Amino acid sequence: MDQLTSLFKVLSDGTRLRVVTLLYMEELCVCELVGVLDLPQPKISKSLSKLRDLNLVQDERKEKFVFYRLKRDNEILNGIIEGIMKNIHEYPQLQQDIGRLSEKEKYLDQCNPLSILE
Amino acid sequence: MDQLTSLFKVLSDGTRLRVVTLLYMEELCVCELVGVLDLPQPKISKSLSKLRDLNLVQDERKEKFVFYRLKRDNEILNGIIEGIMKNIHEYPQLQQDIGRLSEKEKYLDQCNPLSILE
DNA sequence: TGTTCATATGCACTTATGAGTATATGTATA
DNA sequence: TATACATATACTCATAAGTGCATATGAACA
Repeated sequence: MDQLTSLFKVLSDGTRLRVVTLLYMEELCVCELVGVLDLPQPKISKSLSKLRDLNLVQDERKEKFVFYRLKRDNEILNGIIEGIMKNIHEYPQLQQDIGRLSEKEKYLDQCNPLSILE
Repeated sequence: MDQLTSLFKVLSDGTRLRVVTLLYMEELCVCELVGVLDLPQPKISKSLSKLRDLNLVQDERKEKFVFYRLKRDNEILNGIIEGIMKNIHEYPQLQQDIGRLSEKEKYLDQCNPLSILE
């Protein structure tokens, strides 16, 4: 039962739920998530860390970036996300996040926002 | 999205998850839940209160007792519980709770444990 | 090998949450 | 209408969890 309550606890945070939703769509690196969600990098990293603790995501380094993808072996989680997707229009924030996925290339190149200032 | 995170938060507590699981099986009054789950009455009442806040349960007084039943209009919650039930053997605590439902009559009559001492 | 940069972690602070106990509420019944 | 009893709420305490910021880590590359 602890597996269940831990799963629900990790999903009970808005940021983590947004991250999970995006990773359900496609594999993404940290800076893409930071860009798409427009949130501080440590916040994203901590969210990913908790998801990793529960073995819900898998990370893989590719050159400079660490990519995360959602593991698909948790039936309960799969069901939940499918339920969300089926009625995604009820969750404008999540829907908008998914929409912004199309701009993700924008963030891979300009991962460090300071580089824009130079 | 807050509706989702609130739902997950309320399910992230073991007691509340046990209560929800039992109410999914059948309508129950507070003292039956106390008896079957063998937990302090205020703890059960508080769990029910949070579930009521989210409109997940409905209460109805019948004579001396207040009965709670699970509302079935939350698709996400329905999906979650069905997912749990499908693999109930993975959650021995919940399975055992359901098993103890057959003894629930024992608790309706002896709702107040002090009466046993007299 | 030193520097850059993407990512992770640590820390201080504030707020949220659960546990346990005591007590309040309110209905039913004597 | 007074009492009993089922249920709800209040209060205190300890702990957990999220936030923001600073800094550490560690791989890539010059």
